[in-house]
Amino acid sequence: MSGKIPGINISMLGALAEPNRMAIIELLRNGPLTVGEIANRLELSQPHVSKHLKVLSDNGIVKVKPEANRRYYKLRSEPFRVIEYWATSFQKDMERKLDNLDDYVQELQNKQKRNK
Amino acid sequence: MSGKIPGINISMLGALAEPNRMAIIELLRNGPLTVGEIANRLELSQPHVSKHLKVLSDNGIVKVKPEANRRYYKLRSEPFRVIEYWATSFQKDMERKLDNLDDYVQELQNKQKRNK
DNA sequence: TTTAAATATGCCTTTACAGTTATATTCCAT
DNA sequence: ATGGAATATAACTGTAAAGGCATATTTAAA
Repeated sequence: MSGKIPGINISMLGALAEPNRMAIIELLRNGPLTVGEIANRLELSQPHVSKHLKVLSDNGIVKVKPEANRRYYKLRSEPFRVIEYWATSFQKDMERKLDNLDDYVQELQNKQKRNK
Repeated sequence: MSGKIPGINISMLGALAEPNRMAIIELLRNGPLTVGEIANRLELSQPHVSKHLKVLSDNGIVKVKPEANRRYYKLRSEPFRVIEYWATSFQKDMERKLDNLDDYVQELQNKQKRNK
């Protein structure tokens, strides 16, 4: 129960695949930060940062903790677990293929024969 | 020696963050395929597939094996190792933070005091 | 109860990229 | 040599998303 590992999500990957958002994530690695602090450190405009944070939030990469006037943004761990699992399973599949064949060239040769 | 693990590459993530390209990658999980085979199975036009393969190739996600007329595309394993390492290191950092603090709320309170 | 700070959001412009069509290139078979 | 299959690529179009600017909203402080 609860062992559900959701497949990797394309829009989540897209959320990570943007330089400023990646910079935000790297910043948040050291702990939660407010919008203003992020904007200062990355020298981005406040609305700009807010928008990127919205994308990250919509994709479950960060969560918000309102504290009076400010809003602390913090990384969620689940997306990273999902990504790790995904990448690992790929490598497993690729290793398995290597075990099953002497060489992938051999498979190519088989295909070639079949199509003669 | 040789233990160099290159940092994660944003444009590589971008290459993965597109539905058709992800579909191509999932196809290639079962072994190398030609452009035409990919186009058939995914019901995409040939130029369309060629372009996506170029993006994947430029980002080191696939490699090509010319075989006469055809070109077999195959997954490379390195990108997946890099991604896994990246995701793992993130989780380690996040766990470490949890160890260092009773709760991240406490940290917020500290910050609040500092700014009084 | 004003004032100022922190943040979110809407509108706008520009750029990047997915997807289509047409064509060039390469290789095999006849 | 010629024709056809497989692939790459160039030119083009449409759309989505980044980034900037102005403004609305919320909350603390004076």
